[in-house]
Amino acid sequence: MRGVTMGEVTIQQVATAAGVSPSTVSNLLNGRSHRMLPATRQRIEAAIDTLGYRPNRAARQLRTGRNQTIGLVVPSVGNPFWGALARHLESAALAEGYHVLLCNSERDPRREREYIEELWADGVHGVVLCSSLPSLEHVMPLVERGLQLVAFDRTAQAGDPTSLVSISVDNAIGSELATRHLTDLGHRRIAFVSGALASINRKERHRGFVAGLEAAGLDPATALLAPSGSGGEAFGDVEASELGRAAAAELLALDEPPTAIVAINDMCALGVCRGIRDGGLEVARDVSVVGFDDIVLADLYAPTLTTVRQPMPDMAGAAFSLLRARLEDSGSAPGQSLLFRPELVVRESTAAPRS
Amino acid sequence: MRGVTMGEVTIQQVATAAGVSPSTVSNLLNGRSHRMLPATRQRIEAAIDTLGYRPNRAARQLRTGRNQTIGLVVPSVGNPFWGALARHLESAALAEGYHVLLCNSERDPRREREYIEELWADGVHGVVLCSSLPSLEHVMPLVERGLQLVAFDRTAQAGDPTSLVSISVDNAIGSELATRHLTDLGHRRIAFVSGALASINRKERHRGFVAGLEAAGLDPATALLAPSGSGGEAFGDVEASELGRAAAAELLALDEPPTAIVAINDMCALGVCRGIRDGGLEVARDVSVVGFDDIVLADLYAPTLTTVRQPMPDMAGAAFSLLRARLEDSGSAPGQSLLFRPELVVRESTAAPRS
DNA sequence: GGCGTCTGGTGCAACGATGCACCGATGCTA
DNA sequence: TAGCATCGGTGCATCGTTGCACCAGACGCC
Repeated sequence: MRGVTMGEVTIQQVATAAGVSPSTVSNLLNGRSHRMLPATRQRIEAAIDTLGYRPNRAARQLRTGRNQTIGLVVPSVGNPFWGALARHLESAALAEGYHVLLCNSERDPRREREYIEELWADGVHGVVLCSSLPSLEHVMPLVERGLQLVAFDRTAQAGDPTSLVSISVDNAIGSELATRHLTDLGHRRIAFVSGALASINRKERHRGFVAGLEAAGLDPATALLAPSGSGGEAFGDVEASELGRAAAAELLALDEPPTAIVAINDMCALGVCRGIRDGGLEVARDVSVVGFDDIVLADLYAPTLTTVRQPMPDMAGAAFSLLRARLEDSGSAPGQSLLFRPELVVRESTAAPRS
Repeated sequence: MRGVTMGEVTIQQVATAAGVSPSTVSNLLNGRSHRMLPATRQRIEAAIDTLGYRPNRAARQLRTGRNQTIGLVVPSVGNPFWGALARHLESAALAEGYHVLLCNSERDPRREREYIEELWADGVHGVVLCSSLPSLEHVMPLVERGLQLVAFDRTAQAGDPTSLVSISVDNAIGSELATRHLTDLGHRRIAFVSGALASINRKERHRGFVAGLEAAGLDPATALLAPSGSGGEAFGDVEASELGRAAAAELLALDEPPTAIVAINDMCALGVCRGIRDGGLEVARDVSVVGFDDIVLADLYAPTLTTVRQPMPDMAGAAFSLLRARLEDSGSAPGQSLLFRPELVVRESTAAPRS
């Protein structure tokens, strides 16, 4: 059992207690236990146990240059989607004795870059990066120095570093599933609500939307995009719902408003729903809405939200284990991308258009 | 400007470049710059800048035993309320050069304890703890060794360590505000929906509920409590909504169902709303619902949720700065508690009862 | 001119863990 | 019995930073 006192026992004390040298304890601690008699090994283990010894991570890191911490850079954990990622990633990390340093970029590229430099300077060699930027150029110098990067929610791009691991749901397929669901219900005027199509996954989702329309014989050129200024600036996550709300208002004011809306994500979809209600209409009955992500709240909302689910626990688990693998057997593994299959979850926010 | 290479420049190299000894650089770095000529100081600063020097945190921590990292232990960042705390706390920390290690206890006391021990062993001396446990006994040994603890969302208790800082909204007042709002609207049969009243803040909120009833001349003894098994087990955060949903079903099946419901928090309230709709009724028109927390979604929901707001940015900022103060001027400051004033936010989910 | 006092700066021994290079004893082979 | 592995284990320099103890030189004072 662990002793009452703990926290400042050193390897030297353990060595003394077990009647060996610190080197031998270190050997045991670092998987070289075959270099000693079983009896010695047991004595050391007993000493570790009774003293409640825990290796000092700072000392270990100073010596080896490695540590058991990974960085997580997300736009904002205030957003339930990223909150869910943080939760599952941290769980996976904990199971292997790793810790997670949390960084909220607030979608600021400068801040994102500074975070990563800071993490590197802190000795963090592995980072799960949820970047909204299409290019990873700004972190290339660190990658070249050995930083292991897993890009999450972002499909691989031509210019990416070769060692990069990308993890994402197949956004195009997801969006197409959502769109086809609407066309199957009989919708013909369908709008796509998004902020600027600046990030990879927004572009992909838009591509799936277009594909879905085409599959139903609709002309994508006539499809609606909102908000109208969306060629322009990006938007933060917290404001996604605001954006959806405004976009809905804009769309409903049209002469021929859409009968269905595909939103870039669930937060945005919730905003759209709110906007529809603002306009005195009812979701599903008057306008169908599909989201993307399947955050917890999708199933709580009124009406419950039809959406495209990302298998978050699996994705987070994969992110961690791929990162860890690269961290531990240093470097050799090549880059790869993992595209998870999205799943359409049909709930109450979609229905056939009113005749 | 910072050099292209960075990450492995040492204090020794800076010293050489500036023509001084490492000690002098260290003196500058640690606020002893008055012990040198202004000219020397400038030479060192220039060297730091051109070399892109960053102190090695591991070495620094090994030497001083301190570091610039705080721990955040929350039930689950998957819950938007904790997500918001994590976000704001991390922001405040970043501004002062601190990092945040994220820990999800999943409301498991064992895990909570292990996390804190782990953090301590890692050299983390300050932790913001969001514990659901009424007693902090399990972390007392570490506190005695110097761990600085800020309890968040938990009011101070008699048995708490004297050095403890507690930060919370005034739960009793908040709940009373919510309840009085309902009685002011004319409600007489009001239910309280919560999991087991195991944690401090649940008890407090219940107390406020009772006080609100009494203020309106109602007999608290006749008030409804749901779910009926709520003397029993605790519940996780993710399941709060499930609990609300089930509780609503149970309440509506009564011979004389309540006309209004006070939920223990927003997630639970959303579940209650869902349960009301399950039963074919309409929130506000048939049953009023008040939540607690004012998470982002409260204002997006349909109907928008009347709730009690916790001033999260202020609370998170206070949590960080109190923790930091204690971390930096070691130990002398006594414990204190900070009770933030909650604010009732009236939205659509509450209305006068139907005659 | 001897003594004390600043000023501006340096020397050095830690902090705790690591792992390479080494070592004495024993066993095996020729 | 010389020659050489193998086994079980140890010595020691090292990682980068810190801050106490110290020091040489300039200055002031009686």
